[in-house]
Amino acid sequence: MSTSLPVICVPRLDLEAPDVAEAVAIGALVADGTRASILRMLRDGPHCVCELAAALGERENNVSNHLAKLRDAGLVRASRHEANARFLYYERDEAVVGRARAAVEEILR
Amino acid sequence: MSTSLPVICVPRLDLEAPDVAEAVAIGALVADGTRASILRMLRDGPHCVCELAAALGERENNVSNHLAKLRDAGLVRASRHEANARFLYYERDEAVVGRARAAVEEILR
DNA sequence: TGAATATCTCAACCAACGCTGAGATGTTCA
DNA sequence: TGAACATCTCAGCGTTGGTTGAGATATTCA
Repeated sequence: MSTSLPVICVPRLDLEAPDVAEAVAIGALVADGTRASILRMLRDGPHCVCELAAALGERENNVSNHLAKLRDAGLVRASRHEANARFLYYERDEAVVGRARAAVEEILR
Repeated sequence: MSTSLPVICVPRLDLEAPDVAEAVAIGALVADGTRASILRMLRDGPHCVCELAAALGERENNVSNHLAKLRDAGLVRASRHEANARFLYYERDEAVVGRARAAVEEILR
Protein backbone atom coordinates (compact mmCIF):
# COMPACT_ATOMS: atom_id res chain seq x y z
CA MET A 1 0.00 0.00 0.00
CA SER A 2 2.68 2.50 1.05
CA THR A 3 4.36 4.02 -1.99
CA SER A 4 8.09 4.39 -1.53
CA LEU A 5 8.33 8.15 -1.62
CA PRO A 6 11.73 9.61 -0.78
CA VAL A 7 11.38 10.06 2.95
CA ILE A 8 13.04 13.20 4.18
CA CYS A 9 14.18 13.59 7.74
CA VAL A 10 12.19 10.78 9.35
CA PRO A 11 13.33 11.22 12.96
CA ARG A 12 11.16 12.42 15.86
CA LEU A 13 8.29 14.42 14.43
CA ASP A 14 6.65 14.70 17.84
CA LEU A 15 9.23 17.30 18.79
CA GLU A 16 7.72 20.67 19.56
CA ALA A 17 9.25 24.09 20.02
CA PRO A 18 9.39 25.26 23.63
CA ASP A 19 8.30 28.68 24.86
CA VAL A 20 11.50 30.58 25.50
CA ALA A 21 10.32 34.19 25.17
CA GLU A 22 11.02 35.13 28.77
CA ALA A 23 14.47 33.54 28.84
CA VAL A 24 15.34 35.29 25.57
CA ALA A 25 14.34 38.66 27.02
CA ILE A 26 16.46 38.08 30.12
CA GLY A 27 19.34 36.82 28.01
CA ALA A 28 19.27 40.01 25.96
CA LEU A 29 19.49 42.07 29.14
CA VAL A 30 22.34 40.04 30.61
CA ALA A 31 24.15 39.98 27.26
CA ASP A 32 25.51 43.46 27.91
CA GLY A 33 28.44 43.85 30.29
CA THR A 34 27.22 47.08 31.82
CA ARG A 35 23.77 45.69 32.58
CA ALA A 36 25.10 42.38 33.88
CA SER A 37 27.48 44.25 36.19
CA ILE A 38 24.66 46.48 37.45
CA LEU A 39 22.46 43.48 38.22
CA ARG A 40 25.34 41.84 40.08
CA MET A 41 26.25 44.97 42.04
CA LEU A 42 22.65 45.64 43.05
CA ARG A 43 22.57 42.14 44.55
CA ASP A 44 24.40 43.57 47.58
CA GLY A 45 22.05 46.52 48.04
CA PRO A 46 20.85 49.76 46.43
CA HIS A 47 23.21 52.09 44.59
CA CYS A 48 22.83 55.42 42.85
CA VAL A 49 23.66 56.02 39.19
CA CYS A 50 26.88 57.90 39.91
CA GLU A 51 28.19 55.07 42.09
CA LEU A 52 27.50 52.50 39.43
CA ALA A 53 28.96 54.68 36.70
CA ALA A 54 32.13 55.35 38.71
CA ALA A 55 32.65 51.69 39.55
CA LEU A 56 32.14 50.66 35.94
CA GLY A 57 34.11 53.50 34.37
CA GLU A 58 31.08 54.37 32.27
CA ARG A 59 29.35 57.67 31.59
CA GLU A 60 26.35 58.36 33.74
CA ASN A 61 23.91 58.87 30.90
CA ASN A 62 25.00 55.56 29.47
CA VAL A 63 24.40 53.81 32.78
CA SER A 64 21.08 55.60 33.00
CA ASN A 65 20.12 54.21 29.61
CA HIS A 66 20.88 50.69 30.75
CA LEU A 67 19.01 51.20 34.01
CA ALA A 68 15.99 52.31 32.00
CA LYS A 69 15.99 48.97 30.19
CA LEU A 70 16.26 47.06 33.44
CA ARG A 71 13.48 49.23 34.83
CA ASP A 72 11.24 48.60 31.82
CA ALA A 73 11.72 44.88 32.41
CA GLY A 74 10.75 45.35 36.06
CA LEU A 75 14.06 43.98 37.33
CA VAL A 76 14.96 47.18 39.19
CA ARG A 77 13.13 50.18 40.62
CA ALA A 78 14.34 53.62 41.66
CA SER A 79 13.64 55.85 44.64
CA ARG A 80 15.22 59.09 45.80
CA HIS A 81 17.60 59.10 48.74
CA GLU A 82 15.74 60.19 51.90
CA ALA A 83 18.56 62.49 53.10
CA ASN A 84 19.63 63.81 49.72
CA ALA A 85 16.91 63.52 47.11
CA ARG A 86 19.34 64.51 44.39
CA PHE A 87 20.47 60.88 44.25
CA LEU A 88 18.31 58.24 42.67
CA TYR A 89 18.91 54.89 44.32
CA TYR A 90 18.24 51.75 42.35
CA GLU A 91 17.43 48.41 43.89
CA ARG A 92 16.47 45.04 42.49
CA ASP A 93 12.92 43.69 42.58
CA GLU A 94 13.85 40.28 43.93
CA ALA A 95 10.54 38.73 42.95
CA VAL A 96 11.01 39.68 39.30
CA VAL A 97 14.69 38.75 39.39
CA GLY A 98 13.71 35.38 40.81
CA ARG A 99 11.30 34.73 37.97
CA ALA A 100 13.98 35.79 35.49
CA ARG A 101 16.43 33.33 37.02
CA ALA A 102 13.81 30.59 36.83
CA ALA A 103 13.19 31.31 33.15
CA VAL A 104 16.88 30.94 32.34
CA GLU A 105 17.16 27.83 34.48
CA GLU A 106 14.29 26.30 32.53
CA ILE A 107 16.62 26.52 29.51
CA LEU A 108 19.92 25.57 31.12
CA ARG A 109 18.82 23.17 33.83
CA MET B 1 42.66 71.88 57.09
CA SER B 2 40.30 70.39 54.54
CA THR B 3 39.46 72.88 51.82
CA SER B 4 35.80 72.81 50.88
CA LEU B 5 36.11 71.60 47.31
CA PRO B 6 32.83 70.84 45.58
CA VAL B 7 32.47 67.14 46.33
CA ILE B 8 31.02 65.21 43.45
CA CYS B 9 29.23 61.93 44.00
CA VAL B 10 30.46 61.11 47.51
CA PRO B 11 28.71 57.75 48.01
CA ARG B 12 30.43 54.36 48.22
CA LEU B 13 33.75 54.58 46.47
CA ASP B 14 34.74 51.09 47.60
CA LEU B 15 32.37 49.66 45.01
CA GLU B 16 34.14 47.58 42.41
CA ALA B 17 33.03 46.21 39.08
CA PRO B 18 32.34 42.45 39.10
CA ASP B 19 33.60 39.97 36.52
CA VAL B 20 30.63 39.17 34.34
CA ALA B 21 32.33 38.07 31.12
CA GLU B 22 31.08 34.49 31.25
CA ALA B 23 27.51 35.46 32.08
CA VAL B 24 27.52 38.00 29.26
CA ALA B 25 28.67 35.36 26.78
CA ILE B 26 25.93 32.96 27.90
CA GLY B 27 23.36 35.74 27.84
CA ALA B 28 24.25 36.55 24.25
CA LEU B 29 23.72 32.92 23.29
CA VAL B 30 20.38 32.63 25.11
CA ALA B 31 19.27 36.01 23.75
CA ASP B 32 18.30 34.38 20.46
CA GLY B 33 15.05 32.43 20.30
CA THR B 34 16.38 29.74 18.02
CA ARG B 35 19.40 29.03 20.22
CA ALA B 36 17.41 29.16 23.43
CA SER B 37 14.92 26.69 21.97
CA ILE B 38 17.71 24.39 20.85
CA LEU B 39 19.29 24.40 24.30
CA ARG B 40 15.92 23.62 25.86
CA MET B 41 15.09 20.85 23.38
CA LEU B 42 18.48 19.19 23.80
CA ARG B 43 17.79 19.00 27.52
CA ASP B 44 15.64 15.95 26.81
CA GLY B 45 18.23 14.18 24.66
CA PRO B 46 20.16 14.40 21.39
CA HIS B 47 18.54 15.61 18.18
CA CYS B 48 19.70 16.04 14.61
CA VAL B 49 19.67 19.33 12.72
CA CYS B 50 16.66 18.46 10.60
CA GLU B 51 14.59 17.57 13.65
CA LEU B 52 15.40 20.85 15.35
CA ALA B 53 14.80 22.83 12.17
CA ALA B 54 11.45 21.14 11.56
CA ALA B 55 10.26 21.69 15.12
CA LEU B 56 11.30 25.34 15.04
CA GLY B 57 10.08 26.07 11.51
CA GLU B 58 13.55 27.31 10.61
CA ARG B 59 15.81 26.57 7.68
CA GLU B 60 18.42 23.94 8.30
CA ASN B 61 21.39 26.09 7.41
CA ASN B 62 20.14 28.71 9.82
CA VAL B 63 19.85 26.15 12.60
CA SER B 64 23.28 24.89 11.64
CA ASN B 65 24.68 28.38 12.07
CA HIS B 66 23.24 28.64 15.55
CA LEU B 67 24.50 25.18 16.46
CA ALA B 68 27.97 26.27 15.37
CA LYS B 69 27.87 29.10 17.90
CA LEU B 70 26.72 26.78 20.65
CA ARG B 71 29.44 24.35 19.62
CA ASP B 72 32.11 27.08 19.70
CA ALA B 73 31.02 27.88 23.24
CA GLY B 74 31.33 24.21 24.14
CA LEU B 75 27.69 23.93 25.18
CA VAL B 76 26.89 21.23 22.61
CA ARG B 77 28.81 18.59 20.65
CA ALA B 78 27.92 16.62 17.56
CA SER B 79 28.32 12.99 16.56
CA ARG B 80 27.03 11.01 13.62
CA HIS B 81 24.15 8.60 14.07
CA GLU B 82 25.48 5.02 14.42
CA ALA B 83 22.83 3.51 12.08
CA ASN B 84 22.64 6.36 9.58
CA ALA B 85 25.75 8.51 9.57
CA ARG B 86 24.03 11.02 7.33
CA PHE B 87 22.46 12.54 10.43
CA LEU B 88 24.51 14.63 12.82
CA TYR B 89 23.14 14.32 16.33
CA TYR B 90 23.74 17.14 18.74
CA GLU B 91 23.78 16.76 22.50
CA ARG B 92 24.50 19.10 25.37
CA ASP B 93 27.75 19.00 27.32
CA GLU B 94 26.14 19.04 30.74
CA ALA B 95 29.34 20.04 32.51
CA VAL B 96 29.70 23.16 30.38
CA VAL B 97 25.98 23.91 30.57
CA GLY B 98 26.20 23.60 34.34
CA ARG B 99 29.00 26.14 34.51
CA ALA B 100 27.02 28.44 32.22
CA ARG B 101 24.02 28.19 34.51
CA ALA B 102 26.23 28.96 37.51
CA ALA B 103 27.64 32.05 35.78
CA VAL B 104 24.14 33.43 35.16
CA GLU B 105 23.04 32.56 38.68
CA GLU B 106 25.99 34.52 40.04
CA ILE B 107 24.33 37.55 38.42
CA LEU B 108 20.68 36.82 39.17
CA ARG B 109 20.92 34.97 42.49
C1' DT C 1 17.22 83.01 42.80
C1' DG C 2 21.09 81.13 40.48
C1' DA C 3 24.80 77.86 40.13
C1' DA C 4 26.27 73.19 40.57
C1' DT C 5 24.95 68.48 40.72
C1' DA C 6 22.39 64.11 39.40
C1' DT C 7 19.72 62.08 36.23
C1' DC C 8 16.87 61.49 32.07
C1' DT C 9 15.60 61.54 27.20
C1' DC C 10 16.41 61.25 22.47
C1' DA C 11 18.38 61.54 17.93
C1' DA C 12 22.42 60.09 15.25
C1' DC C 13 26.21 57.18 14.24
C1' DC C 14 28.49 52.82 13.98
C1' DA C 15 29.24 48.01 14.91
C1' DA C 16 27.41 43.48 15.83
C1' DC C 17 24.27 39.97 14.54
C1' DG C 18 20.71 37.10 12.30
C1' DC C 19 18.78 35.61 7.90
C1' DT C 20 19.33 34.36 3.22
C1' DG C 21 21.33 32.31 -0.87
C1' DA C 22 24.79 29.79 -3.10
C1' DG C 23 28.17 26.52 -3.21
C1' DA C 24 30.94 22.70 -0.96
C1' DT C 25 31.49 18.36 1.84
C1' DG C 26 30.06 13.93 3.45
C1' DT C 27 26.75 9.95 3.51
C1' DT C 28 23.41 6.69 1.72
C1' DC C 29 21.39 3.90 -1.72
C1' DA C 30 19.91 2.34 -6.24
C1' DT D 1 29.11 5.76 -9.94
C1' DG D 2 25.54 9.08 -9.66
C1' DA D 3 21.55 11.07 -7.53
C1' DA D 4 19.33 12.54 -3.34
C1' DC D 5 19.87 13.89 1.24
C1' DA D 6 21.97 16.21 5.54
C1' DT D 7 24.89 19.51 6.92
C1' DC D 8 28.40 23.17 6.73
C1' DT D 9 30.56 27.51 5.39
C1' DC D 10 30.63 32.10 3.99
C1' DA D 11 29.70 36.46 1.85
C1' DG D 12 26.06 39.96 1.50
C1' DC D 13 22.14 42.44 3.24
C1' DG D 14 19.11 44.53 6.57
C1' DT D 15 18.02 45.27 11.28
C1' DT D 16 19.01 45.71 16.04
C1' DG D 17 21.39 47.73 19.73
C1' DG D 18 25.13 50.36 22.33
C1' DT D 19 27.62 54.70 22.68
C1' DT D 20 27.85 59.43 22.30
C1' DG D 21 26.45 64.26 22.50
C1' DA D 22 23.28 67.72 23.46
C1' DG D 23 19.58 69.44 25.81
C1' DA D 24 15.88 69.06 29.52
C1' DT D 25 14.26 68.15 34.36
C1' DA D 26 14.87 67.86 39.34
C1' DT D 27 17.34 68.79 43.63
C1' DT D 28 20.52 71.11 46.75
C1' DC D 29 22.81 74.98 48.64
C1' DA D 30 24.94 79.49 48.96
